[in-house]
Order: sequence, then C-alpha cells, then structure tokens
Amino acid sequence: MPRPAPTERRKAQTRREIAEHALELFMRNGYSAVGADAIADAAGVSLRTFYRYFSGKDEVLVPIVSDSFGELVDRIAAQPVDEPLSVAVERAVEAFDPRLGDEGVAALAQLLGAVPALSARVGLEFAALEERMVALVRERAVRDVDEEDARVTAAIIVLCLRIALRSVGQRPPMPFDVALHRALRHAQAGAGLAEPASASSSARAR
Amino acid sequence: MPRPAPTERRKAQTRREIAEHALELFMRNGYSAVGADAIADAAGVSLRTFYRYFSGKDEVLVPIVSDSFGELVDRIAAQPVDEPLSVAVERAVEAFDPRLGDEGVAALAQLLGAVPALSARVGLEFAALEERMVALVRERAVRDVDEEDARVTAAIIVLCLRIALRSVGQRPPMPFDVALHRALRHAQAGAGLAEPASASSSARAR
DNA sequence: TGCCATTATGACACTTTTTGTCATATACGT
DNA sequence: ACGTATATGACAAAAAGTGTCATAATGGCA
Repeated sequence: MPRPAPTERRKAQTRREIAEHALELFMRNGYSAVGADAIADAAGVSLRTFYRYFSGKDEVLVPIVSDSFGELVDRIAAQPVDEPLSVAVERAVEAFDPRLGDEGVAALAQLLGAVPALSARVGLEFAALEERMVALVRERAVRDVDEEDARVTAAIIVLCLRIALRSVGQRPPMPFDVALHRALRHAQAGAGLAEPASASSSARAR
Repeated sequence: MPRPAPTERRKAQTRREIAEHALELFMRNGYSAVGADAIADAAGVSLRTFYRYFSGKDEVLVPIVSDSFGELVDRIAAQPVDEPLSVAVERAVEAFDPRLGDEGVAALAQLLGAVPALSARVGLEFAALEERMVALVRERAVRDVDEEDARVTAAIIVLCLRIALRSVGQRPPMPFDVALHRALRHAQAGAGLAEPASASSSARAR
C-alpha cells in the first residue's frame, strides 16, 4: 500500500531544508567544525530526527546533488530519442539547476572539491544516476545493445557530469554547461586514447 | 628531512596486513558484523593502532586497491611512449595483481559491490589515480595538450579500470583484463555518444 | 469541521566509534 | 651496543550513531 503523497512531499522538503542549512553552515564554518547537532539546530529539528533523515554528516548534501542531477536526467529522458545522446544531454543541461542559485552550485562544488568525505558519498549518488542513464542509452539504441556497452556509455556521460561539476568549483570557475560541453566533445572524439605520442590530443581530432 | 626507509616499509607492511585481515573477516562475517576492534585483534595490533593506520573501517581496504592499481599505473608509465595510451594500458594490465590471488581480487570486487561505504571510500582512491594518469596522458601527447582535455582522457581511462573491477565482482565474474579491454574499446570508439536511435551501439563501430 | 488511525518527531539512555594523552617499548642510525 | 626518534598500547574522554517509547502532528474520512 503506497504511503500518503502529501507526507512524502513534506519529508522530502524537510530533508531538503536540512541539506540547505548544512550547506550554508559548511560554507561559513568549514565542514569539520560543524557537528550534526549544529545542523539539526539550524534546521529546527532534533538531533534524533536528523539521523532519521541522514545516516551521517557526510550524507547531508546528497539531496541537493540528487535533486539537481536527478532532474537533469529527467530532462535528458524527455528529449526526442532520434538525436544523439550527447546532443540530448547538452539540450537538457541548458536549463540546469532549477532550485539552487549560481552561488549555491558554486558553493556545493567547492565543498565537494575540498571535503573528501562529501565527495566520496556523493560519488555513490552519481553511481545511482549511472543506473538510470543505462536505461536511457538502451532506449536510444535501436536494438540489441549489449548491457556492458550501454554501461560504459552511461558511465562516460555521468563522468562528464562529474567533471563539469568539478570545474564549477575551481578557480577560475567555469560555467557548468561550458564544462560539460567540453567534456562531452572530448569523450565523443574517443578521448584521445588512440593517439600515439607524436600526435596532439583531441584538439585536432575534430 | 626524510623518514628512515626501513620504518616506512614496516609501516606499509603493517597497514597491508591489517587490510588483508579485514578483507578476510569481511568476507566471512559480513562488513557490518565486523568491528574495528575485531580487525585490530585479528591483525595483532591494538585498537588505538588501528586508528593510527586508518581513519575508519571504511578505509581499511584502501591499501589493497591502492597497491594493486598503483602498481598498474607504474607499469603503464613504463610502457614505451610512442604507442597509443589504450595499448599501453592493455599491455600493462597483462601482469595485473601481483600480491593478491584471483580469489582475493574477486573477494575485493564483491565487497566493493555490496558495501556502499567501502565503494565510496575507494572511489577517492581512484580519483587519486586519476591525478597520476593526467601526468601520463600529457607525457604521451607531443605538446600543448590542454589541461582539461588531459583530465577527461585520464578520467575515462580510470573509469575503465573501475568498470573492469566491478565486472570481476559480478555473476558471472569476468576476467579483469577482458573487461578492461571491452571498456577501453568502447571508450575509444567514442562511447556510442554520436549514434542516433536508428543505429546500433559500438558493436559494429569496431 | 471534527475524529481516528497512522506516522513523524522529540527525549533520553545506551552502544559504538573515534580521538587525546602519556608512558613504554621498539627500531633506526651511528 | 647506545642514544634518540618514533611507533605502540592503555586508558580516558569525546563524539557519533541507535533503540525505544511517549507525544504531537498529519492525513484520510465522515
């Protein structure tokens, strides 16, 4: 029996709010200086409730990543199936980041770059995205695509998303869509894997 | 001032031994059923010493991954620079896994597939490998390779290693070198990113 | 609107994990 | 073999995470 929908939305909202308070606290005081209790206080919930929503401090930014990139995958899925995946991805990314402001994305990316524990945990989230992406890849191939091949393709697309997010968190920060475009182009060109030392990288590979 | 070499080797050895005991315990009793104290006991060190070598239980398999794949990267670096990277990687992988037996690798891969905490932490290790791989990529390109392009290439190679390791831990298990070969071939072919829905994946792309 | 069943929350005690500190023992270089 | 550096162990304490139960809030329904 499915659970009442309004309740589910409320819970997702609470989770999200805790995450956003955590993001702000981390940015202001640093990750290790902020305890789970401080996040709980800031979000107006008890510590026990915090642990009902998150297994630990390292998981607390997951909803933000998960929401943003989950919606991105939704938009990829909504693109017409008769165009190349790379195009579908780039189209979808044009409207990236509905909830978080640009500063929010930058803050997130910086934190992920600076705090291994967060980066590690978020890595699992990208792995989950990869699962969804496998389905999209197979949808778009006409038939009999090997499961393994689809996984590799999906993994490479998700990898490009990660690389793009990382670029946003660096100095100087690069816009998400630009970084993604570059990564996709490079992967699409075969990643420069075939060039011997006497040839340049993908730059000339078109 | 550098630290005495014998001491460093002893420490690495201790670290490695703790890791191997942990791997065995995890395989026998399951990850969550094995406490840090049990690992410390099995390895013959105090709990306090365990925490000097590892920041937590989730880090305890890192030396195994790190050693194996670190040596793999060493061998890649040792390949002649005038051949394509993908070839260098495949040559290097022929002699994969010096210390761990095949069962060891399989056990490791299964655990990584089953325990998110381990998988997450090991992900950081692959990120470190990526750093080294960037250098190798740039070495092999004759000149002026964009930092970003090199990163993408390096990241894709490391991704292939991860995918190959994952394949080893699945049913039916695939040999590491075979899985790696497949992943590399696919990435090299452009990952099927360019095909519209009316064409098959890389199978024919050869 | 008001009632009932469901379920999320808070409070508190408790277990497990992780870290600080200091005394001891061990290993390294001479 | 000796002196010094440093790795280890033991203990205490802090922090993180969990089990449990009573309460409060919420959603479905008349």
